[in-house]
Amino acid sequence: MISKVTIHEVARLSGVSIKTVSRVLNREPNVKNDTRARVQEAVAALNYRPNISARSLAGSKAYLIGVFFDNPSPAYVTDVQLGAIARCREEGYHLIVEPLDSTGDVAAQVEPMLQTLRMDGVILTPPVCDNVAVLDVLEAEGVPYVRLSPDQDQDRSAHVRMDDVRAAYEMTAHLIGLGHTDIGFIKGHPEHGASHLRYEGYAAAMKEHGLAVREEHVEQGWFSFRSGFEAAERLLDRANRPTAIFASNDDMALGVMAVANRLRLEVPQTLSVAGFDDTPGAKVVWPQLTTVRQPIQAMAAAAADLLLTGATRAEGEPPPSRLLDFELVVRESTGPVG
Amino acid sequence: MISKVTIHEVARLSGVSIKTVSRVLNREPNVKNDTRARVQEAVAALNYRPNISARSLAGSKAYLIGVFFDNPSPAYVTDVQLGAIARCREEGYHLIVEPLDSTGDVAAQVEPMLQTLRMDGVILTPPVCDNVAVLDVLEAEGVPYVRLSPDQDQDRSAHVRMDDVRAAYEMTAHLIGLGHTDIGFIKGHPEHGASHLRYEGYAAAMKEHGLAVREEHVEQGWFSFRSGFEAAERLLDRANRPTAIFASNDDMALGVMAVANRLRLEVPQTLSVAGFDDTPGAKVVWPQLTTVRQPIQAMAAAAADLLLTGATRAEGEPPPSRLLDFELVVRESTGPVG
DNA sequence: GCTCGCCTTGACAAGGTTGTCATGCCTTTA
DNA sequence: TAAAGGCATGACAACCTTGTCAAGGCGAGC
Repeated sequence: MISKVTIHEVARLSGVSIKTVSRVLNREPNVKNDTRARVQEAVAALNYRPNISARSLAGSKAYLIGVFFDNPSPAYVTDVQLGAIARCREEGYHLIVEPLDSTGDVAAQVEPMLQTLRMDGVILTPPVCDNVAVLDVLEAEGVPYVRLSPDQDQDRSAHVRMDDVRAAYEMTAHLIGLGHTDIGFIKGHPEHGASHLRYEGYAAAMKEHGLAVREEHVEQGWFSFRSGFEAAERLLDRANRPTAIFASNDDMALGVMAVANRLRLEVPQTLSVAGFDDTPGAKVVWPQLTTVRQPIQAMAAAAADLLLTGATRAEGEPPPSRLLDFELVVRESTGPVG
Repeated sequence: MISKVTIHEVARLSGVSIKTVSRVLNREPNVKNDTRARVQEAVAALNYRPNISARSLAGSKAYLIGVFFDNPSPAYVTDVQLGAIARCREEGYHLIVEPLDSTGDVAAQVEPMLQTLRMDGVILTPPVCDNVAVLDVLEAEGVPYVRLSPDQDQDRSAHVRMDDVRAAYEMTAHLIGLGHTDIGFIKGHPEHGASHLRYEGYAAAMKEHGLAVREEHVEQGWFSFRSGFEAAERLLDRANRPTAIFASNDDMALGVMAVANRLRLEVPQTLSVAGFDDTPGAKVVWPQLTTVRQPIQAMAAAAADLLLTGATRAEGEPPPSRLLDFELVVRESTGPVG
C-alpha cells in the first residue's frame, strides 16, 4: 500500500470538511453523534492514519516522548522503555531513545535533539536526571520533563521515585525476623543518593529493634560486583562475622555469594545474603537471591503519565510527583539464623 | 529559547533564498563555495536546526529509524540501540523503539506505526526478525528493513549476522588446545537457528581434531539457566564425566557453574566451563566465564548503515548482507585439563 | 415574532521544509 | 560570432494537518 490515504479522502467519503474529520480524530467536542460515527466509519473503511509529521507541523504536539539515559544497567533501561511505551501507546505517542554520553558535553548533545524533534516531553533516568546542565537545557527549550529517582534537588521538577528508606528498613526487618542480630551492611556508591537512603533504612530498622549497628559490620562498596566481593572478604574473614549480609544492590550481593562459596559458607544455612534491585543476575545464582524489586516499569509508566496528562506545578507548590511501592522478593538466599 | 529559528531567517541573514539554504543543509551539489560558506555561517550564528516534521512532510525522508524487538535479553536490546544510534547520529537520524508483543497480533501492532510515522527503515532483532507476518507488513508498506541474525529465509531481505559456526568451532578448539578430549556440549533451544549452528561448529572442531563426539556428552538445553543446570547434573553425575563443558549460551553455562559448585568441582581445575554471548552475568560469577562475544553494537551499526546508505538488492542477486567477526573472550573458567 | 446565544460546521491560512521548474549567467563548441 | 549546454539560484507549489474565525441553524427567553 504505497498510496497514502489523507484526511481529504476521509472527508470526501464521509461528506464533511477536513476540519470535522480532524475534530473527530482529536476527540474534540461539538460534533454531532451521527457525524462522528460517519467519519469513524470512513476512517475504518479507508484504513486511514493521520500523518504524524503533518500533525506536529500544524499543531503543537509532536507525539514524541524522549527517553534520555546513560545508564550502565541494560535491564533498567529496557524496563523504563517498556513501562513508558505502555502508557504512551494509549495516547498514540512514540518513544525516541537517546543514549547520552556523560563523559562528554551532554548539554551540547541534548540541545540539537530538542530543537529538531520538538518532543512533547522527556523522561530522565539516573544518572542523567541529576545532570544540571541537561535540566538547564530542557528548561531553556521549554520541554517538560520528568525525572526517575532523582538524587538531588527533587523540588526542581516533576519526578517519580520509590521509597528506598522503607524498602531497606523492611529488608532489614525481614532478616531480624529470621533471628539475625549481627547483620552486616555494604553501602553503595557514596555519590548515589540511594546509597544513603538505603543505609538509613537499615540503620533505622536495627535501632528500632534494639540492635546496635556495629561499625565493623558496615563496609563501603561501590555498587560493583568486585566491590561487593572485597567488602565481603573483609566482613567474613574475622572471628565474629555477621550471620547475614545486606548489600545495597544485587551486584554486590552476588560478590558476597561468591566469597561465601569460596569460604565454603553455606547460604543461607551459615550466611544469609540479601540484595537490592532484583536484577536479572539475582535469579541466575544458586541459591537465588532475596532482594527488593523496584517497580521500574510502573515508575516509567507513571512518568509518562505525568507528561501526557500535562500535570503542571501549581504556584508555590512542590512539583507533581509519584511515590511507588517496592516489593520484597524473598527467595532462597535468606533463612533462619543457623 | 522558545522562539524557533526557521530557514527563512537563515536565508535572510545570508542573503540567499530558502531553497539555497536547503541545498546547503542537504549537501546538494551546485552551490558555489562561498555561498555555501556564507550559509553555514548564518546557520551557526543563529544556531538554526531544521524542523524535522517539516522536513519529513515536504520531503521523502522522516529521519526516523525504527527498532522493533521482543527480546527477552535487555543487554542485547540496549546494545542494539547503542550501535544503531551511533551510526544514525552521523546522519541526523533518530531512533524509535517499538517493543512488540509476540503473543498478540504483531502485524496489527506494526501496521499503524508504519503508516503514521513513515519511518525510513526498520531494524529487526530476533525473534521478531523471523516473524513472517511482520516482514509481510513491512514489505506491503514499502518500508526497508534489515534483520539481525535471522534464522530463516535469509535471502528474503538484507541482514547482518555473525559466524556462529566458526565461533563455536574456535571455542571448541580452545578447549582442545588446553588438553581436553572429553568435552561436553549443551545444545540451545531447538527452534533457534543459532543452536544448530553452534552445535555444528562444536562437532566440526571435534572431528577435525580427531576426537569423537560422544553421544552421552551432548545434552539438550533450552537456553535457560535452569535447563543448563539440569543438563549439567546429567553430564556430571556419572563416572566418566567430561573435563570441560561448552554450553551454547552463558545462562546455561552459569547453570553448569552452579552445579559444579554444588558438587565441589573446582572450576577450572577439575572442570572447564565455556559459554556463548558474553552476557553481563558472565562477569558476575566467580570465576569469570570464558565465552564468545557477539559484536552486537557493531552488528546494529552495520544494520543502520545498510539502511542509511540505501543498499538495495540487485536483480537476481542475494540481498545485501554483512558478516561480522566474533571475539573469543578467554577468562578464568577454562584452563588446562587437570 | 424577535433577539440572543449555543452548537455544529466549513473556508482558509499557517506551520517549515523540499521538489519542480524557470531564469539568467558563464563557458564551451561549432 | 552564434548556439548549446552546464551551473547557480530563486519563485512557487506541495506536503497534510491543526488553528482561527466566520457563518448558518436552532432553541430559549422575552
